[in-house]
Amino acid sequence: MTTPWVLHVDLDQFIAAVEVLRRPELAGKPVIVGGRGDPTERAVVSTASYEARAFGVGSGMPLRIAARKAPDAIILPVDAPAYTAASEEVMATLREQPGAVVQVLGWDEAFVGVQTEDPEAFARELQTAVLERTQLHCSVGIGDTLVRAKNATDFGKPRGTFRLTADNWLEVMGERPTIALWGVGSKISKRLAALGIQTVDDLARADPEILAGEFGPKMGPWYRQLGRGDGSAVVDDTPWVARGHGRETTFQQNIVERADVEAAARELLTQVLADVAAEGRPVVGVGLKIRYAPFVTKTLVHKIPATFDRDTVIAETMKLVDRIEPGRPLRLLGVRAEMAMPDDAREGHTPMRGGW
DNA sequence: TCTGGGGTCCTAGGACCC
DNA sequence: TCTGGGGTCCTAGGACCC
Repeated sequence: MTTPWVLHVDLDQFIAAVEVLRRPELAGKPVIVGGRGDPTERAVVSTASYEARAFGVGSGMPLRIAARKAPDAIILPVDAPAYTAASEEVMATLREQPGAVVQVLGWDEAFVGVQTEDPEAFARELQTAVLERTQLHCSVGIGDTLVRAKNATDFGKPRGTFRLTADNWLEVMGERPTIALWGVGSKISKRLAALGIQTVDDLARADPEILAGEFGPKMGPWYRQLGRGDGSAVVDDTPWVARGHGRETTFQQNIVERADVEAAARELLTQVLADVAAEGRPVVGVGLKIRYAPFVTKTLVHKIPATFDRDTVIAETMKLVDRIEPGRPLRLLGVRAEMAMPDDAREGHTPMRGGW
């Protein structure tokens, strides 16, 4: 007899760790990776090493602020191909483990489904295998659902394991604020607080009708489920298929001139079309993301008849570009193409956002 | 303090049809 | 002349994740 378990594998300070492997002299020093590595530019921190975090630097923080908080930190540019390569090695290692079903969530994390009587032992085997193959350390959350495994990982960091099941979920998580939950961010936690729901325990016991009234028929019940840690325990290894591809840039100086806007749109579109062409699926929609200075975001989208023709996609996108307000300073421009989905593409099995 | 870039999914509201 | 209710499709906006 064996029991199905969900493991959530999360690499410790992944990006910073990959950089330290290439440059061993950085070990033990505050390292910040973000943007082009220039703290005078508009950019944010992708990852900070534990030494940099001690100065209060965290991911998502403007690079400029991070440099002020940790003046002696080494600031490096983001090198996506290097992290992709390291990530692929990690994921390959996970897939090699006997009985493991692997669902990749991002560069540095994955769910692993396995049948075992000793999930901690299996977790340690994973950690050892990943370390031997890649020299990278990871933490492993163990759970009886995806949500519990995911939330367990934090308690295992760094380099450890932690188990969260129906038996200890409320004991461990109950007193924590709702924002600690994966899927509850600052906006939702504030709206929950306005309903008198402060903690995970409050959310687990909340009236489903009230939640549905506030958040809708799908998200309302989903938040309550999150509070209880319930939900799917199925790790799905069917390959992920992108709905679309997009590129965006934040201009270091806001742009205004129509010619500059169009040139920026065309450049982004070239990259998007290259990504789309690599997929071999027709484009069925185009979109624009516009951020007017200082920080007003708009989106424009437009469905189109399925096409492989670049000129059509360009023309349709330019129709949207024509709707950008002339003379209004532009801080960010994004271009996106939606593709037709194959019939056998993976269906999201929870309302969770972000790729699974 | 001042907010990147890659994504996904949900909701509301309007248009349109029967 | 004034008008229901259900369904679907589309766009815009919002929220979240890594």
